[in-house]
Amino acid sequence: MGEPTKLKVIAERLNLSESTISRALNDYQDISSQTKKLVREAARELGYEPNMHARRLASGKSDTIGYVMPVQDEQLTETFLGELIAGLATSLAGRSWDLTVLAPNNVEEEMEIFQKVARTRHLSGLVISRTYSDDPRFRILRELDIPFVSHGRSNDCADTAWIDVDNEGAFAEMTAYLAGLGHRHIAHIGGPPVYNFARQRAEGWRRGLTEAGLAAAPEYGETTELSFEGGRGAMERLLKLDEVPTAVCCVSDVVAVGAMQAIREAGLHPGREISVIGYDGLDLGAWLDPPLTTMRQPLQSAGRMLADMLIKLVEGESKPCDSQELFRASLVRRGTANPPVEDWPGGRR
Amino acid sequence: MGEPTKLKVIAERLNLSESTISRALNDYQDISSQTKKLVREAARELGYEPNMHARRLASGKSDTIGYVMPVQDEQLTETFLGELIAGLATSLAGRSWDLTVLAPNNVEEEMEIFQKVARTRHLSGLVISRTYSDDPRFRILRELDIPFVSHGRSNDCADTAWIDVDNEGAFAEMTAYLAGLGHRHIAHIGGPPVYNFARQRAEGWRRGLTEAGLAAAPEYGETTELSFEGGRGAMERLLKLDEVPTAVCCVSDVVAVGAMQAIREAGLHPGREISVIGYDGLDLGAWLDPPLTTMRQPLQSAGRMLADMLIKLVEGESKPCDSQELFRASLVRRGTANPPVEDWPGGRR
DNA sequence: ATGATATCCGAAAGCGTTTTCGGTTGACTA
DNA sequence: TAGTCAACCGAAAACGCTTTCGGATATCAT
Repeated sequence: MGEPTKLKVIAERLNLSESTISRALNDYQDISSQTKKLVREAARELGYEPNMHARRLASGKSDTIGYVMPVQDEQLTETFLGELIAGLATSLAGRSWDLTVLAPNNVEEEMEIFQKVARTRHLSGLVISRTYSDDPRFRILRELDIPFVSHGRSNDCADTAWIDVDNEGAFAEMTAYLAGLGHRHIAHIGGPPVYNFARQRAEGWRRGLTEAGLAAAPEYGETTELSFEGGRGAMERLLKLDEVPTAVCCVSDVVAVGAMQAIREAGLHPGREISVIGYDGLDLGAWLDPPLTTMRQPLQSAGRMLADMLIKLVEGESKPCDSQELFRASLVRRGTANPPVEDWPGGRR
Repeated sequence: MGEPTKLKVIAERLNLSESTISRALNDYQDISSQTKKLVREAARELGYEPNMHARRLASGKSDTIGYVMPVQDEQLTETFLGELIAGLATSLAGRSWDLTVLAPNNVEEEMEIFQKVARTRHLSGLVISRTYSDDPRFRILRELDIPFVSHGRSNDCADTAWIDVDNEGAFAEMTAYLAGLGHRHIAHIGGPPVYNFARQRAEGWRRGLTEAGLAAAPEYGETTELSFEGGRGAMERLLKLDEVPTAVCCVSDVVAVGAMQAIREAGLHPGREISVIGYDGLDLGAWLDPPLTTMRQPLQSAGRMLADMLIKLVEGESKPCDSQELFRASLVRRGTANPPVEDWPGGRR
């Protein structure tokens, strides 16, 4: 192996100057195509790899973006994290950019990271996820003039770059689907409204009800944390209502699985007396008995798209407000959404 | 914001030289504690942050490690990825090291990465995971003299650094537990033996049988891919045997869930006629009905430990062969492992 | 032949640190 | 009082690349 070859040795071998080599490899206009070819060949033969640190110091660019993991929300076991990170990394690698992962344990650490990035510019841009309805990060990153893309919107994202799913549309569709099956008592188990997606999904449910000509009874709008236990607890409350709903839209698959459990514990059957629809399209839903009907959002490509957007932003090829992409989720029909059954013991009148 | 403050401005403000500032901040011995204090204060006031690229160029160190994601194995949805990466990142951040994520899509890309790291040394070390029984990466990384730690062992890891779970011990324990419950026909649904952990777990099952005085019937040793469908298919085969097993040790929770499904589809009940034990300790196992008995390995700390080990290796504070850590998995008793029932329709004689 | 214009390349000044080496100071010993 | 030795700091050379600027050569029209 020995020492890594640097520009100098290529220059000496070809009797050219270092600067010529550098510009040849970087495809400058003022180098003849002939010498470019020569240089490139020599570089390949000698196994030349530029020294990243020297290059970044000299150019002032870092060609690196940071992904801020949602550590604080204790959702590290989410299956989408792996896919997202892999998507980011591969897309970046294609342009020989790097991905570094940041894992702030609390808001203070996150702010320190932002400050540091603003000062040193050792990261050209950031990707953030798990956005809140009122998310101060949008303002701060804008003020610090740090290029960023968010995975999810917020109230304050009109002028920033983001990709997101049409949560409201998805839940409106989900609700319409249930109404189309004949349900007239459709509840919703939502997530903490600090999360923007949770608010949007609740809103979609309301819109779906309205469009179906149904009233949105406030006691049908449950809110809970994003967990199995949360879903179970919320469903238990719904089961105590005078008029038990015949269908439930859940903010996530995990919450839906909890709801299914509560339904079973009440001696009922998910998908028979009470229909359940989840959201996320997790594989695990298909493994249940009955398998969970849900809505799937495109995740595999999200990482790539976030990376592409951010690079364009950093390079100045596009403006934040032009980098906004809304995906649609699609219904995955499995076994837990069926027409309502007429009469069931302990059920409605 | 303006320009980031560099050593020069601190030097001018304190009437000291840049080199003194640098050494003061890096806690060199030949700087008086008095000036050190002065310098540190000034640095704080001016909001000084060292320029990473300059520092790395000058020092020749990169203070960055790379995590090679197991993209090729198409297990990106594994829930452990998020935890592992977060663990790595936080542990590194504590020492102001960086984590960059590599996502090679095939073996060639992985080799290119290794070559590049060997040449440029822009990463001080690597963490690899999903190790194979015969894993060429161990040899190559050793030859290229790249410090690395693996998450999981291989045949060729005697002189390298790794952390792993005692897979064999876990499955021996699991089998002993089932034998202790009275089971005498204990099968195993294993993973592809290219994975070292799969081989170890199968071996543990065999050892457990032997230690319990039971014979390891070859037709009880199923092998399949690490998926729900794989588990279901393997269990279907086991159900066709003349002597259907009364208990099954599964290589993973996901496979176990598949097996449970097959059992149900045969009109039987997991945990009654046929006991099932999984491995991984995934939350989803607890959400099933009945909840899946399983074994849990410590994952939250794995990331931290991998990072700590690798840093010590890079800094030369320890040797690879002294950096080997074996964890124990612990049984999580839930609902699918019970004493065998005496007679069941269509079951054993 | 003269100048004007392109085309291609070299010289050199950075980029912001680290780190070696030597020099200055003062205290302490003989 | 001279010599010795710490203790502390500055000068300067790296680290390997980028990028500006100007200079050389060749080409062309005048």
